[in-house]
Amino acid sequence: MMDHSCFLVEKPLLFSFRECLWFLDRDYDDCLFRIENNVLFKAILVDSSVVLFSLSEAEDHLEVKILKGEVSEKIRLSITKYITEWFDLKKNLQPFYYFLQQDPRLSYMTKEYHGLRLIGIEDLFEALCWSIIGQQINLNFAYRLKRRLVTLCGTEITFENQQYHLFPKPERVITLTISELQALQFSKSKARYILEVSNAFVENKLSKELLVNLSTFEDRQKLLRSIKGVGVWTANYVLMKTLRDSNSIPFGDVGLLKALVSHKIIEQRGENEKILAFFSNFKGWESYLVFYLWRSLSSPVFHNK
DNA sequence: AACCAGGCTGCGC
DNA sequence: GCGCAGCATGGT
Repeated sequence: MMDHSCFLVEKPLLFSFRECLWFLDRDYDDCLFRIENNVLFKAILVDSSVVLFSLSEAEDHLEVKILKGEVSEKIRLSITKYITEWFDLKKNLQPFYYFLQQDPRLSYMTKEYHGLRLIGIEDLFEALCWSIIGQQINLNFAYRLKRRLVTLCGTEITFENQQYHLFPKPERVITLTISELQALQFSKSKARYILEVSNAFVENKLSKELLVNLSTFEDRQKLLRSIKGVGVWTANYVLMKTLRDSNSIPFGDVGLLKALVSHKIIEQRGENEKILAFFSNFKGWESYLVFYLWRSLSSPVFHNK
């Protein structure tokens, strides 16, 4: 009898599981997955039932094991779809690497970060909350805030003495009060923004479906920005991570600016024309470029500059 | 103890 | 439309 709880996912060209894991396993404490010995553990929701799976690298494939939850063809397809979107497996990076090679300041990236994919956030509500949490605070603190919110009102399952969390749904978050969020060390305005976003979802003024059905980047950005607390940075971050708009640049991002300075693309923050001119050489790959520049922040290459 | 952190709103021009 | 103050809150 075959073991249906275990199956393979094909790896595309120009893909490195190690590089992708490296990004997920940076020095931050993310509560929404776990990595151990190069194996990634993740719990997701499929049709309102929780599934826990592990993802690791087999010979020339990725190997998925369903550790908890129903095992069926449908579940396998859902997990495959999730992984494909999470790691952006359908994208052909060739044109991007060609662009990188045209710039002597960046060509090293095609080797150093070879096979790194833009790691996404599939859940729009999670992406919005996460980017609001991350506004204007350091990432360590941001991950701590996220963990507190998830621990307070997200679902969790236990497997072999480990807990796996799922990001809460807007219907649950909206039951919180500003002072409850403040108790988690959210600032008052941040708490308000989180509730604004939850409310937009609950009232169906915003959903991934609504957003996907808008045909232009500008319309999607406009819809996101209609929510108080969502500015250019947040909207573009979400469009990059969830909608995978390839030309989305989270303008003003401090990490991005740092990386642009370190690569001598600008001399200091605020040289917006120079930034636009620079990105104009990467049409259709702007978001990937941003992601690779973020990657460079943790790289020795960055610190040597 | 200042200065910074994956910004945003609201105001004045 | 653009620039800038004021804003919260914890880390280093």
